Amino acid sequence: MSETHTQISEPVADVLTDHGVRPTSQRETVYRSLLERRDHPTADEVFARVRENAPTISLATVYNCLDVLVQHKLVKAVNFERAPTQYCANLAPHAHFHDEAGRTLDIEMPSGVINQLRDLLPQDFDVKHIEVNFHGRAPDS
Amino acid sequence: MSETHTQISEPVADVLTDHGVRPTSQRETVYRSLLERRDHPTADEVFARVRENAPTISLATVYNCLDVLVQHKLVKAVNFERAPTQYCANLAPHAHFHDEAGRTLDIEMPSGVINQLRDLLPQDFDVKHIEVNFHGRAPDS
DNA sequence: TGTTTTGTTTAGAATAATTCTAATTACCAG
DNA sequence: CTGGTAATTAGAATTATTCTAAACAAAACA
Repeated sequence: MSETHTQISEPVADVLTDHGVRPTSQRETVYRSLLERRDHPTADEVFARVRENAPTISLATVYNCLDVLVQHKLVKAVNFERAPTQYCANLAPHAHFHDEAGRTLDIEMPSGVINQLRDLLPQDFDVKHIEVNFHGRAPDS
Repeated sequence: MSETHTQISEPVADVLTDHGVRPTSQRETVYRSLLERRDHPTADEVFARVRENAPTISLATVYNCLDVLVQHKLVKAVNFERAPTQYCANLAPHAHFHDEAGRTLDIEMPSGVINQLRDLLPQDFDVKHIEVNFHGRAPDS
């Protein structure tokens, strides 16, 4: 039993439990890594980061954990063009701006705009999810 | 020289030329297939359709042609989740609704809504492209 | 407390979409 | 015609992701 996987910090574990996710050390580590750095890492990048704390974790587990977190709405999956899926722990409704340099930025989206988008559809459409992606060139950060 | 590739119909060829695309028979065949059936086929589906008229065309060429058409703005590429890229010849600004059954529908998007989205970004952002995807359940077609 | 069942993790193989490579073919310019 | 550039081709390679089967851990039950 490796020490890196056994230590469970209460708050994050509780968040997982509250969302119906069994708080394994791997899920915690993955979730924590997304909370710590609010960029938009790919599964591979999460894998690399998480390995520092949990050197025995596997890539498949990172994918599993990310999937579970997304399914339970603790994390958002961001897809853009043919790029690998990126993950983000920002739960507020927001759009994404994808820089030509590869950066991904969160763009706040007020509920008024979201409602307007929803209103483009007939009433009898059941909308589960709205995704807004901008693509272009952002000024230097 | 195969007969299926040599016959060039004027109108479509002219459209290609006007957009700066050298009108090869393969490009024409691919473009024509998208104009004929206004659904949202994947590259593989285009390949299957196009093979009926042009049995010697290769999948790589279909990808090449689609890329060229997208680059020259004759065709839109639609990406959703981890699904294969879909292509559509509808050039009017529109969003896409992705049914849970796998259907993809065009949703008209008035310029007012597009401008509102654009206004979510600071002025100094140079927006090349805005993508809006809905996901959910549509009533039976 | 042991045992069984269920859920999770793991490593590696498999898959699927796409891109790359190198060779051939088509087209245009001189 | 001839040479050069662009396009096409078949197949190999790549990449992200999913699958598989075995090992493990944790909860439920006897």
